[in-house]
Amino acid sequence: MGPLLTRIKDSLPSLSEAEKKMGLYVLKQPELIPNMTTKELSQKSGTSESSVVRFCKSIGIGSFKSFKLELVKELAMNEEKLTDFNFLQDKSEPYDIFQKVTHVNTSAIEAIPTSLDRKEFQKAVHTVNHAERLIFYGVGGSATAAVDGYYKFTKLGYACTAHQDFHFLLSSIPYLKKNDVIMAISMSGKTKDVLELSRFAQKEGASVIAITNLDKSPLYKEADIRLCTPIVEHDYRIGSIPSRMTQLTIIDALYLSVFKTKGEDVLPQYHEARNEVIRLRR
Amino acid sequence: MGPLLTRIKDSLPSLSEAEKKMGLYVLKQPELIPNMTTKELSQKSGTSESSVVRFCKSIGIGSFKSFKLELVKELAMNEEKLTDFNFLQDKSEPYDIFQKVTHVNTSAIEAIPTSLDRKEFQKAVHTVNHAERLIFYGVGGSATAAVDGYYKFTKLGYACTAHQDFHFLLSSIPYLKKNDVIMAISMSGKTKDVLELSRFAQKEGASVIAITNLDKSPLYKEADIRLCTPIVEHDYRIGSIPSRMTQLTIIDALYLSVFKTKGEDVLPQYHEARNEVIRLRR
DNA sequence: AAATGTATGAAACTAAATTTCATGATGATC
DNA sequence: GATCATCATGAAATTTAGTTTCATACATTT
Repeated sequence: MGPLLTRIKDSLPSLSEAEKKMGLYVLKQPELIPNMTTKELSQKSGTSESSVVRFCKSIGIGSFKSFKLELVKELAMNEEKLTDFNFLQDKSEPYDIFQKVTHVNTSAIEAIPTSLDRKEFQKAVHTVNHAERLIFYGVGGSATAAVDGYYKFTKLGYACTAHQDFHFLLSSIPYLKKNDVIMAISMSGKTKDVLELSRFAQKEGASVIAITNLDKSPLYKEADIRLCTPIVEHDYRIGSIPSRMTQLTIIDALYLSVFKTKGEDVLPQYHEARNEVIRLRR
Repeated sequence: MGPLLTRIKDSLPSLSEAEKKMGLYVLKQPELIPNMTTKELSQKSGTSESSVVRFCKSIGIGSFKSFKLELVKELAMNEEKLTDFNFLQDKSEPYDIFQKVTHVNTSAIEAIPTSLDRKEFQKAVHTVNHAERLIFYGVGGSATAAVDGYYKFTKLGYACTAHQDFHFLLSSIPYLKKNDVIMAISMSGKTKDVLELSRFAQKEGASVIAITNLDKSPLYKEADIRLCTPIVEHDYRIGSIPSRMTQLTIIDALYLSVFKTKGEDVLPQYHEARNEVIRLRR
């Protein structure tokens, strides 16, 4: 905790009731303050606008604006983030919700290192590097990640598929070679279609890379390589939002790593496609 | 020099006279800015208040207030070079790359408040709330966001479409009603198909909500409602990765806000579908 | 030379921060 | 136990700051 927040904490006992409420609120969610107005803040902390201004003066800062600036400065230095997903219960305005989503998403991404195993990730890069075909399969909320991977790896020259239709995919499995890969994406690791497809593919000799939550699900147990997303606190309102961010980030990292190793080989084609995109804009 | 100041320096040539004066002044004395008002700054830099605000928008930040906050943040941590995309040149291990991606993605999400306008966001929530049909359209890297929105808003009971096929979509446009919405997703705001579809839809009376980078692109100018993503430093290797995260986060926030306002109405259907998903897992 | 477009600052407008002020609570003094 | 002083507090008024609009000027094109 930086000097400003520490100062707030230390001065809590000497503050008046309303100011104490303010102080506690600030300490709880300091990163939300800079984008708030006195009115919002007073409502959130259960005080009045005047008390907000008075609070700033009490902790030795002349105005609310300066307080915000100081806070940003402080928060910029210590990059600590909170991880509390409980806040959607209150009656929030659209912009509050937006701020919370921002927060939930960044927290989730930052939590990935706690679940993603380094060696598994390296194995995944290596395997994809030597693959020819990639099949991305995810249903429901995980379809987004599948589409994204499909797009990215196509850009790198892979023969990719990402299709919603289970039977369609099934019929392509027997043609997979030893080096080919199924990217099985499922948060729960229990989705039946994803499991069936993976098993079938393994029987035919392909590798299954799973992007799934870190727990002992069937997909987790059966996959050849496990890229685990952190289990984030769950609330039906938030649903799969943060999970999907973590799936995507893992795919991003995989993509860049493969890009890097393929490196010079794909650059000409990559730029060619890119220039064509720009040309077609006009 | 941090990413923000670098960005200002780099964009100097493309700025107008008044804006250039502003930029030079800011570069000369960046640490003075946060405690200045638009009026002071306009006098010091020999321009007008309006030009100050315009300058902020031109460098991709939605308001003068946000600009100040960003500047403070940057000045506070000029030691760390966080948005440095050159890492892909050195010999990074896969896991390093993963860590950088994590960082790039979280930074991008955290930058959204600098570009997303509060009021526009509220307008978007309101408009979607009163819509019946939603068409999500994005090509290339923006297709991911379109798919994601498609999935999310379908869960809320909207008649949604998200399709890659331009002609297919075209044929559905004439059936749009006054309250219907096109969500036009394009980072550059110049994608031809997206523009054409939006124009056609507007002619037919539907509203266009654009999710696009904050700059003076055609889509930005023509959209009815603009949800702007921040301009993040660009490197062809990273490509659209962080932009797509910001698009998705904006859609997440929109979804949750609409969910919240629809609230109780959709809960039964929502849970019904959800339980069925769980049942089908076994 | 007319027409179109772009840039600009003055002024109107809107939003946010700050101050003032009335009220009610607490506690000290007679 | 009544009276007065003090303090904390939030509602409302005021002031200040930020943003948008609009008319004008200037440049560019046809």
